Amino acid sequence: MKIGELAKRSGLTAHTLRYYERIGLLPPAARDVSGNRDYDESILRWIEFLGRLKATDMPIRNMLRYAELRARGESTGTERRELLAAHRDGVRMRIAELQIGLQILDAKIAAYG
Amino acid sequence: MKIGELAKRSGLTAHTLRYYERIGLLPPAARDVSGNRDYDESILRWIEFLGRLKATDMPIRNMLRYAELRARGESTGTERRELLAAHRDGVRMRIAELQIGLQILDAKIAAYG
DNA sequence: ACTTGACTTGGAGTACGCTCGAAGTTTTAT
DNA sequence: ATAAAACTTCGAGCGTACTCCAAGTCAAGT
Repeated sequence: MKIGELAKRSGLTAHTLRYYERIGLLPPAARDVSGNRDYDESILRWIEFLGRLKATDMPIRNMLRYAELRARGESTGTERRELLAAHRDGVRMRIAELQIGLQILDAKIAAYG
Repeated sequence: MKIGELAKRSGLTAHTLRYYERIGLLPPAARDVSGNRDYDESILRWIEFLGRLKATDMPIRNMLRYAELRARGESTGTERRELLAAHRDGVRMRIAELQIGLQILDAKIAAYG
């Protein structure tokens, strides 16, 4: 799969895919005979997971830490779990904060009505 | 109250308070005899509300729209309510998205354990 | 054969929301 | 009286996460 197709299937642009590779979020892509990036299906699962981390506001530098641990192999499991657990706790707090905001908005909107 | 005290009491820096005034989020401050900003207590409630909008990820340009409507007076009530209602809907969707992310994180973390 | 489109790299530019520095004046405390 | 702290404006700089352009190569379709 070339970068254009991966772009379509992943929902990212080719620009962004190259950017992610450049900064280390994606592993260096294999190349075909003419030097174009040639992706394996499996990259889609990784991109999807990155998308989840992003959707929950994990900053790129932390995704990068996770990506590096992942690249280092099995032995980094504990660290990875800890990283995700810390992130999860942050997400929980963020949800709580948004719920408070929601209540205040509801009250304010009601006051206008 | 001068800007330093307002900074302390609002949790924003003096720099940020001036920045907010510059872009129109805060009304032009009254000045004392020597030209320094002289704030009224009431500004704190407005800043707090702005903080809530910010905490729920409203972009500054929308806060600005709200601030402008507010400055135009009573007749803009309906528009303001609509703006807040649209924002509230966005917050609801964001919470839902984060909750999905949370489930996925929980599953992933469990898989590490 | 030729046009169109996809790909390559490197680097510059963008949007958001601050954040800070410079240079100068005024206020406050000792 | 003097030194330190707080205020002023204007404009530049920063961190994050892209986003895009230039200039060139390569591939596929008619």
